Amino acid sequence: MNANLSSRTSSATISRKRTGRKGSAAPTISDVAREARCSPMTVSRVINGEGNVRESTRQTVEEAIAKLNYSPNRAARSLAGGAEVRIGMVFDNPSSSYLAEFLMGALEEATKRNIHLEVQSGDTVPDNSELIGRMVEGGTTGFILPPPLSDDPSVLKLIVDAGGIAVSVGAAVTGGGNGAVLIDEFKAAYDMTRHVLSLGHEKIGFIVGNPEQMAAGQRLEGYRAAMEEAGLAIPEAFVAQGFFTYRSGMAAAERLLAADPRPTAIFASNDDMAAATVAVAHRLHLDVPGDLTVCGFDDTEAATSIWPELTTIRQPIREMTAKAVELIATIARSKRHGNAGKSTTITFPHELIRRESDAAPANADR
Amino acid sequence: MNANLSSRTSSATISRKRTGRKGSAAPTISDVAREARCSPMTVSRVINGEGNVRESTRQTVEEAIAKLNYSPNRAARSLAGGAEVRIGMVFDNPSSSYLAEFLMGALEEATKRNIHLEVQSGDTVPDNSELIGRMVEGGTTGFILPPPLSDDPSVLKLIVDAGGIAVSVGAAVTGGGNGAVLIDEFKAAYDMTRHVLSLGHEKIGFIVGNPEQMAAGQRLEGYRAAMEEAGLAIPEAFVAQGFFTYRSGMAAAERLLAADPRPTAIFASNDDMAAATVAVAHRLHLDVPGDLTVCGFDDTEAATSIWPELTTIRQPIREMTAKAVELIATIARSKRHGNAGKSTTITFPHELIRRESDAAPANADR
DNA sequence: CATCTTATTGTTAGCGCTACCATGATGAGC
DNA sequence: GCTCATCATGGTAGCGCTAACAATAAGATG
Repeated sequence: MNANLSSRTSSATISRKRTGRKGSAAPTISDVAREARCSPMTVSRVINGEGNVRESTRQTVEEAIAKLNYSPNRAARSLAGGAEVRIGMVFDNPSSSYLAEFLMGALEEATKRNIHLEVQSGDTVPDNSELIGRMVEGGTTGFILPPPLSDDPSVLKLIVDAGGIAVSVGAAVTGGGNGAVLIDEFKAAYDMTRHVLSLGHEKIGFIVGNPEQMAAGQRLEGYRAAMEEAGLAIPEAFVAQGFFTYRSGMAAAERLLAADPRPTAIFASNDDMAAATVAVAHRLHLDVPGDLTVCGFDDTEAATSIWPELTTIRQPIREMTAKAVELIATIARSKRHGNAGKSTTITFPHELIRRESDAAPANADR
Repeated sequence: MNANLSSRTSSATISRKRTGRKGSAAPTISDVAREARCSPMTVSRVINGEGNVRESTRQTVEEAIAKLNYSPNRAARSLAGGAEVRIGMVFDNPSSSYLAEFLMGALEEATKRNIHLEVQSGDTVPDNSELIGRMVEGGTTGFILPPPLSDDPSVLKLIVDAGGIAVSVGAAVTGGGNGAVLIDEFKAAYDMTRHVLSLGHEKIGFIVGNPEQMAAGQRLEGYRAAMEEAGLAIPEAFVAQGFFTYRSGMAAAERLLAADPRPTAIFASNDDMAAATVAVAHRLHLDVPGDLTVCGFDDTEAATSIWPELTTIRQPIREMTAKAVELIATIARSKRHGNAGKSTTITFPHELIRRESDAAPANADR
């Protein structure tokens, strides 16, 4: 085998790190400066995209950077600059699958930018407002807020008033937040409804999410719009209120499936409620998707850990969170330079993931 | 030259307040040194737990640190030391709930210690070995491996051979890994079985996990031991093979519930399979826990997102992962000082979480 | 053409910490 | 007593970068 090879490589790795003093270590800003025949300061300016640098100089420096494959040392940077950026993340309902994606996205971007992440799960502390207040006080630069916190104008206001930066994920900017990263909830729900319609369903039930969250309303509207566009009236019994929890989904599904005529498809506002719907259907000995099509929303783990796996809408949460981190970094920077930033909203594309929980209605009696 | 009096003299004082918006300047190592009447160097030694420091001195310094509430500046530390620690995390089955906890733990500890976290989900790359190899090559200090990767001796060996540090979470050290952080799986399963026995059950079925994972076997043994201790024979039909997935849990539960006599309780090796068991039971119109007690293992999100919520075993994953990060940092340090470390195993306590899926058997005909 | 601006670049001095030596104590051994 | 190890501690010199100011080049003005 490659015993030779591996031992060699290992020693090479070690020696490289141990060399320490000089030599094969990563190039420094001075190396670049030498290469570009200018001072380190000028290089620094180029790196940080500051104004007063002649175009030709900038180019030379950039070439040097590329040639040496230079990347600034984070530790040195924050030591010298004191420009410490700390981003807080406060969770209120740590839905794990969401959280995991959320964290991964933030983590990746944050390490890349030398940003310190401060994680706080809301469970720990009774009052989020108080927690956040204390954090801003303590110097946290900004916050990334996942729903449902991102939906709460008072939280955003609190942060902004205290001098922090607030970026919402999954909800539009409200209360003067500095930015938002989201998907088009309306369009996503509309698309899903269209999909179910295209399978031949007409009796499509809908489980609404927690009315306190903006997304819930938008998803409902998307469903409504698609139904209306298809020329289908929605019986009152086809819309049931839920709260994004499994349990509320069970209750809603029971109500929906007791309707007469019974829906041939149920579109739940999130995966947990869709999973609950599947469970209820099974208890009633209804086959999914044979007798009932069930669709979810969010593509959380629940969607793939049950059987049949759910057709659902996927949000690129990871990318969204990464973007949110970037956004805060950018805002913090321009803030430091005195530029008052205006609020930025970035909309990401969603994706309809088709799995095994949907099918054409059994007796397409029309 | 500083012919100009005003700027130079004040600069020392100014630097102090420059630190932050409102943040009182954090104390530096010199502040501590002054307080403890010694040199910064000595303080540094104390902080890093180095040898040659007289006990009395150490105490004085520690008091000073406590008094000033000092905590070392990470940036400065890594700048000066060059002792960059990067920890890789490779996932193979990103079970979200596990992942989320895992990340939180690692994140907290890593930021505290200025450790760069490199996250890689195994899905992205077909061959984990290759991925890991490349990372070690690239200078990753060590790896934290969650199951099932932590179970794979070849992966651990790969890392160690390449000169990296390997710490397993949730599995014992194998293949020369440098350390492990785990719970006593055997004892946990034993405890759970005892709990079910204490409720009055005797016909207790068990769903085994993926036999490739060490934990699966240990959990089975724990169940066996408790049953044997209670003087109960285990009919062959009471043990069904699963693979830790929802679907495999369904199949296993169906087999178990078809047994005659039927078990009055089923203990599944993880929550997903327990959730599947509940679903199957419901489909058979068995009430949980009225007709059937169901218990899980891991306390993942699945445990609380279904109804009834599962009685299960909780592992302190967050703390465990944090410990794993610490472990790698420690090992890396002693490695740098030339000390060959021996493998360390840390066992964390588990916890039996009682929820709503267990009860005394319906007809305690005994 | 001298003087004042303004754009561009360079210089200096650390940020807070640790590696690396130098120094002082302390005690052992001749 | 004196040399030689062996601690325990201090001093110095950066790590790579950027803030603040200084200096120079390039235009603009009268």
